[in-house]
Amino acid sequence: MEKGAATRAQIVAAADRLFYEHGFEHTSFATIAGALQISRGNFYHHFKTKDDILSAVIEERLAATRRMLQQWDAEAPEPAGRIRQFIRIVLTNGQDIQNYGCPVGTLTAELAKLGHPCHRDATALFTLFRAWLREQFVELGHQTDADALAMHVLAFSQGVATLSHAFRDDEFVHREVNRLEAWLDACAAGPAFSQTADQ
Amino acid sequence: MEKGAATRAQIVAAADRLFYEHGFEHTSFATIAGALQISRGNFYHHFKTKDDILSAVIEERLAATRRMLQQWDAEAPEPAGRIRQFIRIVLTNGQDIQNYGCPVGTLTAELAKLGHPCHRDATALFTLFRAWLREQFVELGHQTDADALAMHVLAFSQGVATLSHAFRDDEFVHREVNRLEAWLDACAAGPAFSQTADQ
DNA sequence: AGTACGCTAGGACAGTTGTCCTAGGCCAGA
DNA sequence: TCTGGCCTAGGACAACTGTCCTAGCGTACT
Repeated sequence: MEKGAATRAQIVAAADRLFYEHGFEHTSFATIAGALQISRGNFYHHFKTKDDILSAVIEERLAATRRMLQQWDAEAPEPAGRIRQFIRIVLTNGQDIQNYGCPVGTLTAELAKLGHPCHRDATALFTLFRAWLREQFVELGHQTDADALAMHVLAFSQGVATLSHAFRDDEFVHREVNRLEAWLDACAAGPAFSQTADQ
Repeated sequence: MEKGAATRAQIVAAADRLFYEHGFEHTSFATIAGALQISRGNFYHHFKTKDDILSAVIEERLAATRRMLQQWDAEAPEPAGRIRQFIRIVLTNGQDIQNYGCPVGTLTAELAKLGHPCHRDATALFTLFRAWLREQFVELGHQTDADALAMHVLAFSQGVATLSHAFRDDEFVHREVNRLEAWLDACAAGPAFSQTADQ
């Protein structure tokens, strides 16, 4: 049982990475099996279908995201600092994003195109960030437009990730991060000012 | 020859749409053939490989994009008005973007994950918009930071498209369009002001 | 009227996919 | 030492993929 759970976790970890790097559909059982040097038929004991692996991967990503957000809550005492950590993800994970794009955005887009039932679960990853960002903006004093501001930050990260992936331009990413951090400073200065700060 | 060119164009048009709606890899010869009610073996006469179809689709998209940009040049006399038309794409093609995302962004991302040789050609679609936007900003008087501003507008469109696709939120799209149009107005007011306008 | 050729339909082909079965290896408990 | 059950390897299976071949249709030109 101990060993079984370990290989199961290995399968999920390998699938997670391969789905990210090469896409869900393009990643076959054979690819995962080859990466782990495990028999192809062995999968059936741990996962009945490929979709089951995808579900497990998404669940793991949800859990990992929750852990990360909790850590941010613990590390940064103020909401502005927390939002800043999110903004800087495109720098922190810069290499991966340049090579493979945003793991959330690309997976959601792919599953939507496939008409895959797990699409909803993948969108929940977005919702996790959205709700967390909204909370931070509420704490910042933006009760009324907290969700709109959260969506704006989310859109920033998606836009930057997509173009960073397409053009592999480090300077661009830094420029946009600086821009949004300045915008965030204006936001933090007060709700009244923020209405015009971003225009 | 006349008829041959017509069916060839039909194949490209159907493939273009299907690649957009369901992705390149997920779209098979059988799918395209079924959509056109054409024999599967018939493809070989027009395209040697599936990649050839993809190349033709990208070429067609490049040509269509060039036509659209030329039309914008003709329609709007001032650069600010032209940039505005680009910004409003996310409204003009709002329904498609909500359902399938940005045709450029999603194709580029997919081909990158597949390690497909046509990835460079797909990126050229981005470059087309980038260069055109840059020209407009130069005409607006932003010689030094024209490319940075072009990339900013491009990032906006990708971010909005991705989230519009994920959440299907019309209000969000309108909000972000208004926000960037206000930013554009500040940009058009003069290069000196634009440095702080977006902060 | 005859012929050459662009165009099409249908199917063959090998390779790969996800799914599933079965036989055997391993290790804990009796 | 024997036994039961978790775990694994290897392969079978039908369905599907992209690729390719061949026979026949239709239509323009001689």
